[in-house]
Amino acid sequence: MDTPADDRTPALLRGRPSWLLTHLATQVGHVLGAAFDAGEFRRYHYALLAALDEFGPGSQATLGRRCRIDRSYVVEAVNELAARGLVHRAPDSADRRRNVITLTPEGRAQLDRMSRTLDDVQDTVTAPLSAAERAQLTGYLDRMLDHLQAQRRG
Amino acid sequence: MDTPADDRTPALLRGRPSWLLTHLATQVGHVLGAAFDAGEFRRYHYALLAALDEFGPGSQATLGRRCRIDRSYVVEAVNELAARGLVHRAPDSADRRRNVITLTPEGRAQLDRMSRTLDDVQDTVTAPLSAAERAQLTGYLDRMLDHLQAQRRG
DNA sequence: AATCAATCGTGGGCCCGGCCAACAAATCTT
DNA sequence: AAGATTTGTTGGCCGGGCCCACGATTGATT
Repeated sequence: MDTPADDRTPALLRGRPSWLLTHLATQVGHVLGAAFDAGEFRRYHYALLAALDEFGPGSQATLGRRCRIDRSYVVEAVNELAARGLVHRAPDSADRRRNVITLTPEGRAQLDRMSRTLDDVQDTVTAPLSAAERAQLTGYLDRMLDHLQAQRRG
Repeated sequence: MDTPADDRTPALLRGRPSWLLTHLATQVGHVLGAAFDAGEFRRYHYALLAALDEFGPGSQATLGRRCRIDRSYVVEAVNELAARGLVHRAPDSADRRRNVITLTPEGRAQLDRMSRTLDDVQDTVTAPLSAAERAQLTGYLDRMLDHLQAQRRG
């Protein structure tokens, strides 16, 4: 403690959304990681289960596009999910390049369980915000994400 | 295009701040990377220059704490900054464990240049938001970051 | 029908960023 | 004087995003 207030963040950083977003994301990553480590899961697993639950069975490529996960990692994640019986993998008879991934009842139950712990995470993360502010925040983030993704494609 | 709307993101993900934040952060990372790659810089370089500009010279450990960068990486980043003459590194005569890092005039000029490109990045990222909404957003993010950091320490 | 392009699953690798371990030198504590 | 703490530095680990290459299969072009 030589310099006064050793951990003050420069205003040039703290005032910029880009810096706030990236650093907040890593902090959120810690909370997420802690919540998931308990059940030996990663975010990918939840994302895949959620996609299967909402849109029904699909090929690995489709799943990856929906969850914005690289095909390579879908392979690995589906392996792990199938090994736990949360998901069923079968070759597609109509298009023999594809595997059809299906959510099993156990997977559905697991999804619900994870959703609950994820809700807790949201509460931890957005604790200092009122309900109205949280809604505003998610709206802003959603619009920004859409915009950036559209821009990257165009 | 077998399943309708192949790239629809599950609501269980898109509705959660944690998912929005992490994915938005990676998108922002791309924009940041593109903006910095042109000048052969990383975010760390900017952070360190900003801290030096706002709080004056300091030891590497202090700089790391301010910018929330690991000591290990401060070493590397200061090496690169010093090699370009943007920063001056000298042993501290008062405490011979430490190096005193000082911002050079060239470093100051570089900081200004980078600040301008960073402002452009902010505009790209927050494009779909009005000025009032941007202010709200940074406020929310700031509060959440403070809260999470305090919680992690406690 | 034959050929070329596109898609799928799979495996491999690269890079970035955050985190931690260790260690010698120096300083602070008692 | 002895032990704990800080600092700079090197090295490594892990998660996650991204890209490439390959064989197999399907779709489009002519």
